Amino acid sequence: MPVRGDQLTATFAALADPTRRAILARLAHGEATVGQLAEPFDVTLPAISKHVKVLQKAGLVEQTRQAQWRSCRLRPEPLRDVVTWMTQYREFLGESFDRLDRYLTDLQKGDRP
Amino acid sequence: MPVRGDQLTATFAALADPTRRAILARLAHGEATVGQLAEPFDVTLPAISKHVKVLQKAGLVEQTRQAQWRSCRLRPEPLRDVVTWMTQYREFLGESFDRLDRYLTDLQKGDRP
DNA sequence: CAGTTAATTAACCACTCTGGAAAGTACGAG
DNA sequence: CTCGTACTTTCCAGAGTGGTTAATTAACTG
Repeated sequence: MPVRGDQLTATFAALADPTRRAILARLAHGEATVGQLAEPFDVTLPAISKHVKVLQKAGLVEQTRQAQWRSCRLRPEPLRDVVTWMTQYREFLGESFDRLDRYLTDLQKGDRP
Repeated sequence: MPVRGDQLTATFAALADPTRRAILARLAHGEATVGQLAEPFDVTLPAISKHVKVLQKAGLVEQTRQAQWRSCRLRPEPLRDVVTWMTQYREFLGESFDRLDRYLTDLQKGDRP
């Protein structure tokens, strides 16, 4: 019954690729066409197209069509599912801070990464 | 800037498997041998052994040897790296991320050793 | 010593994933 | 309708994954 579990698997699998994470980072700054997403990378357009498809199936990216361009936009839900999944390790993560606590504290003071 | 790009890839790849996530959930409750980890699953011991090896390479699990038993323990660092990586999507995630963020920050303020 | 237990390694099989090249699709312009 | 643009899909090779069984290593036990 947990279709949600499969969703998590698809999300983690999608994130387990540096090119796809870079695509997501690019989309965090705004929408982009597949061609624009491909520019920074040293791979062919079909390869990027396939990466986008993987991200789409994981629900991380939404594609809207206008003329012959496909505009890609980041969807937050799967990342929220990851956060939800991680909450079961909250206490464990809290046991021994060294880096994250400082990072998050700096974030609260107003610094941006 | 990524903490350890390859490390993050290995972590996400390790998490992209339901059996391995179940092993982690089991280890969140305490140490266990490979045999104990294998019990709930309908797969052979070698299969679990390989899963543990993947988790080890991702730094999520530490194995200590005592006699003929290998005791497995959860390591928090890679999960913290995931949280750190996710902070770049803070604005997309909104409340759900802020809740985890706040929890970790509050924990730091309250748990002064 | 041989035997048992715990776990890994080896060998193998069936997929799946990622890449490139090439062909196909869809739309707008002329 | 034809051409160019912007992808997507198909096909293929090579690498990797997840599972099996069988063999191997390692440590304790009688």
